[in-house]
Amino acid sequence: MAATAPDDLHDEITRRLADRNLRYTRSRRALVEILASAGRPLTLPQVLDSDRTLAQSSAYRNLAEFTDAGVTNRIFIDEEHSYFELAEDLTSHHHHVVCNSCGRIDDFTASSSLESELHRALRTVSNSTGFALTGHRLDLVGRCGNCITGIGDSA
Amino acid sequence: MAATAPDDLHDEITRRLADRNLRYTRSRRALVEILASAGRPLTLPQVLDSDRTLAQSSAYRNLAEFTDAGVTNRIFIDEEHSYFELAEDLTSHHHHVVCNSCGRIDDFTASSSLESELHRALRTVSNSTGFALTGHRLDLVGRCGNCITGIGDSA
DNA sequence: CTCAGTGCAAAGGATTTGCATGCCG
DNA sequence: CGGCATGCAAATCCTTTGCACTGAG
Repeated sequence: MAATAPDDLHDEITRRLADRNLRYTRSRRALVEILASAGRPLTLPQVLDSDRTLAQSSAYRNLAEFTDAGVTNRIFIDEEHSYFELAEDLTSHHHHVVCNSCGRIDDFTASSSLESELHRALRTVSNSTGFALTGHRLDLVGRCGNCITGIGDSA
Repeated sequence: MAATAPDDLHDEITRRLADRNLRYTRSRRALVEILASAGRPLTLPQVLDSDRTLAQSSAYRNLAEFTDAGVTNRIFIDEEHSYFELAEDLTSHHHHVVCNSCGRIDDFTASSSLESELHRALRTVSNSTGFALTGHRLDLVGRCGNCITGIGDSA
């Protein structure tokens, strides 16, 4: 699911951080490992739960630096938390499936026909409004299997 | 741009509020008028700027009640604020154009071919994951005409 | 040594809530 | 009168920031 092989991933991140005089330290690498192995966007609490040695403020600070350096994206879906994921050019272009009930977000990849139709349509809107398009976001919203069968909600 | 005629709009809202023992008061009507005439999602400060007689806490409270009653939607796009708009079934299905520079959000309607392709693709994802789809969200992200020509940012 | 990184505690800021008062039916 | 609505002020909660300390080169 990654466009970048594991080793290249760390090399590339090292490079992007170095460009900004940032070091790829143990805790920063831990953040990357957590996000990479999750394969879906995580909230800060979820990140911290994955590695109890991480300090909250440093995690927030590092994720902010990552986002500036193009290593991660920050996503706003609900009021509770923001979500963090590896930057798309380190993984691959994808969209999100959002469960309204438990808040879980998963990745999904759209068919290439949908993507090309999307691009075509978006370019049209862009042209007619003088808008310089840099990207798009597509979310599927509903209720996940767990929440349906559980007749309730749980993470 | 509205699927509901102005008068019907207020009637329908009155009904939805009445179902929850809520009154359609002057300030609530003012909120609706502001959102309806904006034709795009607004932040709370933008709403308050449109009518200085509105109290912040009441506006937040009423928009929360509106959202529960299916009269408005609340949208999360950036860290600064949430955005509010009339519920889609009171206007019409649409998507958003988001300017990264000034934060402005505008509505746009996708072509019916794109929408049907979207639906088809989303249904496929839904089927393969046991996810009960209730809606989708599509945002165009970039830089708006104003911010481009202004070589800077402004609201 | 120098400068970036870390973590604790405090601050910040959008949003929510408590509470006393106002108003409609 | 009874119950919803309102607005001020205080409280919340996620996130950011200040600061002193640690660590890598």
